[in-house]
Amino acid sequence: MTLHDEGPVGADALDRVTWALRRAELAVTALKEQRLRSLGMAAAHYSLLIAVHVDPGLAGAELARRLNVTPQAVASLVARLEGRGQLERRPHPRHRHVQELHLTDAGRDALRKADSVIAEIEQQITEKLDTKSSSQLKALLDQVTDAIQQVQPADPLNRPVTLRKDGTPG
Amino acid sequence: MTLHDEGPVGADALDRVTWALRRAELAVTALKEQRLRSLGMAAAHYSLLIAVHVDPGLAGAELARRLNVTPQAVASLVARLEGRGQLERRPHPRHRHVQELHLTDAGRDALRKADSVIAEIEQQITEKLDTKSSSQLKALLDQVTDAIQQVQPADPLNRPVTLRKDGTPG
DNA sequence: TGCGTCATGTCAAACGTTTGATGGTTGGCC
DNA sequence: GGCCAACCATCAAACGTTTGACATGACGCA
Repeated sequence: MTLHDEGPVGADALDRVTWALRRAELAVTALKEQRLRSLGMAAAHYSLLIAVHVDPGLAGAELARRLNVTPQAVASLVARLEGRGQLERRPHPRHRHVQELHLTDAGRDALRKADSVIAEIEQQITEKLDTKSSSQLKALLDQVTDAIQQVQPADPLNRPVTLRKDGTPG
Repeated sequence: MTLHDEGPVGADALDRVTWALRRAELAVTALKEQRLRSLGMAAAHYSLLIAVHVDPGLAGAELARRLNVTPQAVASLVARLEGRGQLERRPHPRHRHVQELHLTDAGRDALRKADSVIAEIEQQITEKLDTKSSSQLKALLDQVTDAIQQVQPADPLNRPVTLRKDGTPG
């Protein structure tokens, strides 16, 4: 027990590593979103485009797993990106009603611009920390991720955990 | 320029620190949510309760700033927690239509239980990394947060950045 | 060949959040 | 005292996401 009998909860609760992690991620995400905004792209769009770029021909369901969202959310994003002409859905050669996702030229162009913005942010961060600390940070973060995955393997159905109004597990 | 002229985007994009950060935070959050679920509490509820516990008498708007959400979102959460009898709204002594937020005994109890779950997760992580690496990770994360805040001070109105359908900045 | 299972994609509905706008209150300043 | 800006809280509406359910197609096995 690292806990306390006096107060209900130690005041050190906001000094935890997981809080520092959350704060940092929140700050980074906010900055990305802001910078990406001038390009007319949301962070979610960028994530999707780059995932498709790295693995062309990806299916929507697989994409959903990688982005940690539901297939419907992916469908929604895909529809929008397709409407903008940045993404393309092709029939899968083998499985008939599976749809392959591919970037269009416009999509590649938008991705390139967006990525340069993201890369700039990355660089600004690795600049503040020196290169050594930066790679060390990444190594530690990966360790955390691995530790979590080890304790709790990722849900293959990728079902986000929610709750009912009354607080009983849904 | 750290970039490449060949491919639209380097394949090293998923090796960035900010991606490692995101993955780690996602994993931690998912685990928290899952563990908290058996207690009938969502992570957002826990965050709100602990914030009110640390600073009793907090106003909704201030709380919204700290949690990085809109006042309406806070109001929604507060209404639910108040409905469960874990949170209490009192009139502000000075400002009339400002509402002070306070924990009830039931709220303190729920918070205590929830925090032990969170503390356990924290401990599992700091166990995998040794204590030294753990405090080092926290220090690096704080550095990242500071670096971001330095580049882009937090929006005092705390307005999340969004986008219109057509991609033009909203 | 026929059956059962699994995975993908899509639809309708509910939920939570953000957005935009409004009314009410406080405090500073002329 | 009176005016104006800033802040808090709240309402209605729009948006995005999750949930639950369903139909379709592919594969393994008897």
